[in-house]
Amino acid sequence: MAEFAFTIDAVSGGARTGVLATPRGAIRTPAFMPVGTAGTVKALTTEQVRAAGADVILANTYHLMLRPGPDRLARLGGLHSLMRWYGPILTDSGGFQVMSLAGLRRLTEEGVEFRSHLDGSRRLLTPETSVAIQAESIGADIVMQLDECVALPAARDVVARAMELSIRWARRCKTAFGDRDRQALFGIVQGGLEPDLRQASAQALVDIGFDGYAVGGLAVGEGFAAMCDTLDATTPHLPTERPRYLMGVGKPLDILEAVARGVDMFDCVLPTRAGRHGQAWTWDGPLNLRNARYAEDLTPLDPDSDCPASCSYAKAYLHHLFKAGEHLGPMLLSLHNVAFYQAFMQRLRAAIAHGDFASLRADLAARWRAQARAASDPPGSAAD
RNA sequence: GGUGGGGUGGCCGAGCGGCUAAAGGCAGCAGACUGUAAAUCUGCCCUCCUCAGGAGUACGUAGGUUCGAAUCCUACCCCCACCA
Repeated sequence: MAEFAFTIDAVSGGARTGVLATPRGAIRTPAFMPVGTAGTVKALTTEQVRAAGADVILANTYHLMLRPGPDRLARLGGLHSLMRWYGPILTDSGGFQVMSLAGLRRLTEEGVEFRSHLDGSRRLLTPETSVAIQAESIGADIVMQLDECVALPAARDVVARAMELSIRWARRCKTAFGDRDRQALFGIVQGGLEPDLRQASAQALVDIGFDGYAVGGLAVGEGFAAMCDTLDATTPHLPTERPRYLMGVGKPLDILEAVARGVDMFDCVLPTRAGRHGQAWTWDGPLNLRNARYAEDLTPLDPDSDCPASCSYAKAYLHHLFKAGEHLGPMLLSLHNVAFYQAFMQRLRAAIAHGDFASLRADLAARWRAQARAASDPPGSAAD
């Protein structure tokens, strides 16, 4: 645990910037973790992920448990050397799949029984097995507790039951994890949009004691304003001196507002998934490179970036690649998006460090909110 | 020249008297994607209008049969295959 010292270098309002030290390297916070569910940040080489500026990536217990399987993964020496990523890896516990694979699982006090989405076979994931797979087979640096993630909107009693189960599982994860110097264990706050449940969840986890605290169960259908409100009701109950991780978030605007509320770590499939689907995130908001308007646009996505996908390839070329169904399109846009997210986080860190966070926040929020509003207006209402 | 097959919306291609503005695919135009069952999914896609509705044109061309035709008949124009 001493290896996971969290140093806060500067604070600006609720936002803070610092470093989470790990045995495999420093994580500069606020941090964005590209998602590498199945042991790959989709469409990117490990070298590209590193070059894009990522300090840490996320991998997934459920998917790696199915393939290549925990025993084989252990024999192969764990995920780091296998995928040649020697920085820290955080693994999700399978809790998200409780929600996303709701039709394929049965929940009991003991754990979650999944019917594999690959072959239908039954797989039991308990707090104990989840921790073992994460810590031993995958060799994750940051292990997440098993939790129950609930889709919103949901009735209060549903959310409350999931939160209470998650706390009991948190205790079992903590016990199973034991004492480890070179790996950390994070608890996950649940409680839907109910401030009192969020507070109770946070308090219970703090009483158990974790190396970091995640906020789960957000960005699951509640909307931007409700997410912000829930963060307002949650982060104040988490220890200042431990890293705070908002799971699964999000769009740059979501991250911006969460950072303002004291969140230190993020992960999201959006940069890679959207990239594969033709959407580029930029300082001006999202662009759909499949749109005809880019067919003859010879400008790059971001001339000021040092990422080749961002600064040297013309939008017209990216447009063509997507139209032609060429693999390079998703590859380049995934790279651009991951690099953009990292550049965005770097800018947040610098602004917090220099005391400019408030003005950066106002600037970006105004820009992206206006952009989001324009996008939601009926076509033709905004003159180009 | 003969025989047979065929000409359907940008393209391919179903349909073979009414339920057809015409299946499906492709192309095209947009949208969505938040701890990845997603290189995926969803709309729109003849024209016009007071667009969850209405009107007008449409299935090679010109006629005809019929209450009603992309679907049946006649002629013509093209295309393909085989035979001369």
